[in-house]
Amino acid sequence: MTAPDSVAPALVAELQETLGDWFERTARPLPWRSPDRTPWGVLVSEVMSQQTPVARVAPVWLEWMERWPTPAAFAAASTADVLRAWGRLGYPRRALRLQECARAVVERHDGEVPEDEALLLALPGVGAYTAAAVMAFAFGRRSVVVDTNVRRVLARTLGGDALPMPALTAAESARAARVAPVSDDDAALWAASSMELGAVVCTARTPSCDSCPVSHLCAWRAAGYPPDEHAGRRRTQAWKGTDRQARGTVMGALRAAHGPVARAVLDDLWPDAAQLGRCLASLVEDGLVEQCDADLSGGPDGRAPRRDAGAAQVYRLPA
DNA sequence: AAATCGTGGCA
DNA sequence: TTGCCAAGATT
Repeated sequence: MTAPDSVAPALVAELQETLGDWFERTARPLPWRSPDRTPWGVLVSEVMSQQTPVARVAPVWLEWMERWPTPAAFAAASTADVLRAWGRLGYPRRALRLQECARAVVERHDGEVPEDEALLLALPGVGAYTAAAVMAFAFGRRSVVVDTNVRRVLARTLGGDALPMPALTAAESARAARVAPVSDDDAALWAASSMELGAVVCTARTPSCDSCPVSHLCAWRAAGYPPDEHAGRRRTQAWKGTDRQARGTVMGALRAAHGPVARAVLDDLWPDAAQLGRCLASLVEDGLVEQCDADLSGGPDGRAPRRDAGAAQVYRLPA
């Protein structure tokens, strides 16, 4: 158990006030920040933004909320429609979980997003970050929001480090909890403003320290911008030839097809047949893909579609 | 608890 | 050009 770092309360208070003022002056007009936002809209925006840049999320979110304004409306959508609307946001399992989440909200909470962090956490696809974010941004309630932006801002301003560790540590969580304001309003504003700073100014690659409202308070700057201590320990995401790329290729083809796609077509898109087969199986297992029979009618007598070894394998987005 | 899961923009 | 990284969750 490591000793908690000591940060002067006056410094923290000045950080909070300066960033809060800065946020209220300069916050980006993201659509889910509009005054007529709903808790469900906020939740949707948070799930879409998990590991996806908000600039890419915004247009999808607008179309999404117009089409499915409430949990009940979204709960009734077909999986294929959901996955096509999700488009190229990435990690399509999030779209599936979001629909499970909507159905859980309908069943457990009468169609209303609960104003309770533990109940939010219990929803599919909602983890510690998203539950805290919904509490703060949808309800204006106190929570400890720790995303990649907040982690970086705290690591620099308070820790004097270039970047946080690859994975969230207990010490970081403790620090974040310690600096979160007590009142609902102040905590919600702190969450929004510390995230915004990390997203817009205190960025990972080339931070804009010249235009940073709290550069005069920043420990990393005061220390002369020491380089990342654990540089090189960050594993780079492999991509080419991976299952992820194969799965993405399949999903892209099925989204574009608006109908069943034969295995032979997919074989043309991916050179390794064995890998493709494994990925198709995993996609079916995940509920992202459905295997159907080449003869969609199932025959004039309504008999069950055949799926014997010799039949052509055909895939589509789940109905 | 380390691995897995998409996609695209940018330096 | 290519590695880095983006409002994480799940198992």
